[in-house]
Amino acid sequence: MKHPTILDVAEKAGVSKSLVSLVMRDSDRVSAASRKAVLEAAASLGYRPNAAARTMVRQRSYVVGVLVSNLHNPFFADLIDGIDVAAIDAGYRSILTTGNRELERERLAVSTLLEMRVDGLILVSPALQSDDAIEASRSVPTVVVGKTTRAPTVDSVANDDRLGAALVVDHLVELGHRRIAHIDGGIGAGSRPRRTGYERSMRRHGLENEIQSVKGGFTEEGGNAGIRTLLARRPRPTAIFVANDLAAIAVLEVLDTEGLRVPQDVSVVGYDNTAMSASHRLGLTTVDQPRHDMGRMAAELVIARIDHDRHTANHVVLSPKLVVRETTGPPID
Amino acid sequence: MKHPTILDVAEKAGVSKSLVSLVMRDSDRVSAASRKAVLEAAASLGYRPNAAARTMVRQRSYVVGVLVSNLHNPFFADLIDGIDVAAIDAGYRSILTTGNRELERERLAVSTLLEMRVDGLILVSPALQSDDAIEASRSVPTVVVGKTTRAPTVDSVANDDRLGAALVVDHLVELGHRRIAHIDGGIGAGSRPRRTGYERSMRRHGLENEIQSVKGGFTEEGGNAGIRTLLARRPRPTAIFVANDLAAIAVLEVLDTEGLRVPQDVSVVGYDNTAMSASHRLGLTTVDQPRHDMGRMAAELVIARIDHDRHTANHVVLSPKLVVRETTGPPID
DNA sequence: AGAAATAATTGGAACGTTCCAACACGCGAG
DNA sequence: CTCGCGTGTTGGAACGTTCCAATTATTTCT
Repeated sequence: MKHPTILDVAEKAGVSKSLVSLVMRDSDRVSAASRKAVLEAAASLGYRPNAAARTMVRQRSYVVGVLVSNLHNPFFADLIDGIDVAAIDAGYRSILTTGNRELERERLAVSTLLEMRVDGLILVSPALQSDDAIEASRSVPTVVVGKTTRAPTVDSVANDDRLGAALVVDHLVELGHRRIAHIDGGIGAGSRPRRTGYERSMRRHGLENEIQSVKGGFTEEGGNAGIRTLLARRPRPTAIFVANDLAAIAVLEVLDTEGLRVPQDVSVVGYDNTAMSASHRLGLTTVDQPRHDMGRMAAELVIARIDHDRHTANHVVLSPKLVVRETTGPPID
Repeated sequence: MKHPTILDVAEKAGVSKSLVSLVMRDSDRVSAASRKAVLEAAASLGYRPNAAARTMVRQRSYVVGVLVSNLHNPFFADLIDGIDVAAIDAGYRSILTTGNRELERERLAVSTLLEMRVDGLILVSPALQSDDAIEASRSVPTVVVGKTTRAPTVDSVANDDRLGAALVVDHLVELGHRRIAHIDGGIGAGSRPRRTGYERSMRRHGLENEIQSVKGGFTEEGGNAGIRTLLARRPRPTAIFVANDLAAIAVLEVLDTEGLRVPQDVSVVGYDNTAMSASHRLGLTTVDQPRHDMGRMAAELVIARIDHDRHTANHVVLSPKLVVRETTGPPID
């Protein structure tokens, strides 16, 4: 249970600690014989380098820390995978912490990462305010994913929510809809631009009088609340653009219980293209974000900042794509 | 960008490094005046303790490391939350790594944690063989979640899959089914006991001749493959017990496309009670595992082993509960 | 063969903390 | 006035690595 050290290995192999260190980092200036001896000794003792000690002397951990706001949203899995892959490619490792959407726990999670001296920090759709991100960025390169920020010390990666919203409105208008409502994402990351994108696009189509944004949220409850509000109104909208898939699915359920057919009576669109939305039973029309790429970009940005310390902020905006499925169709008036 | 150390704080506050250390760990034997001076100095410098250095000298990191096999399955979110909460309660922190179901990456992820000198290791439904778990448990207390293991050095937390399967069969038999088939989980954690639980239970009901287990998997593809096999057979089963919800949902879709009504033509049952299965549109009958508790238990086990090193293995088995929804009903023969 | 160059190996210092034994100070008791 | 005691405070050693300059062993060249 007690971890062997480099000195134990050195003794067993009959060489100096320095040589063991050299072998561990596989330097090319050790003789084949010594290398073999060291490797054997290490294996027989079950030696594992101590990252804490290494971090101390190198003043670098070669770890990027990732804070994930919400593991429940399947949206993040691919994103994290993208981060992980890019990190490994660049010779880094990634570790995650989560705050389960609670502010204090998120703060604690960031502290944990910072105290461990991660070389870079990636905040994935944090509930944390951007002040906290800026604060963190003073001690380590930081990038925020899913939220744009104007801070000059923090990079960001996000999809173009305004464009995504426009794609949705264009699609619905093309089908012949005019009374297109929006259930927003509340305070969550990306909610604002999706709403303004919707409103702007409606105006562009000359539908400023049909604009109807109601309060929702990025959760099932949010979708629920939003659709209840809308169903109470007359005339009813013929199409609804919901802030994300999770909420959109809740909307579909309510419509179902209320006996409204989709898309004949109402068309519904989500956002995120989660695996669920692709399900044949749901067939939700939605907007796809390049999740994996977003993760990869985030890791690359943070690592670039670590490796050659850049001092201007980088804000990457990726383009979303509309995915048309069965929940949208022409209105029947 | 350069991290201030305890010495910087000491100098600024006009005291010794030892005193700063005392304040940081808030000892009660420092005068109010010194405490204030130190705290102010620390705040103004933006000092953060260096966990690597602390870990070195204390020979303890107060961190438990968690390997998550698959972030895509929403099942794990609550589990991880349970771990995190319990860890914090006990004065520890938790960090995650993931291997995205790939063996080599899982191994790397475990190495990362071990090198960081986590005090305990939790493997959540790992793809890794139990050899790897045993290997890890030689250097640090280890618990496996979602899989039972017979290794004496590794603790485990799992639900009683056999019982869960029995509940399903009992329910279906009570509804009047006899031709009950099973699509298994392939090589995944928990697959075996669910299958044997099903078979045993069928025998208990005198239905040994109706036993039909086909190969599947814990994924959508698995469910797909399984149901295709079953649909080709005659007479068709009137009820199908699928290894988990993810696969069960895929099964529902295929049945839908094939024009078979659920539950009139076929009843379907899943396992896990993921949020998706509760959805009104799906209404999947399934088996609930106490996810949050399982996470909490796992953390408590590992921390108990750290704090007073126990040397007998602990295997916790929690009871699952049947959740009846709309995908099961009496057979119509 | 001897010098020079190259290859392989080495010990000590440093990284930022905690722990421990020792010290300084003031105060009440003898 | 000295002793002992409790309360705050202190410096040095230690943790397990990497880095560097120094040392030794080996090869190459003339």
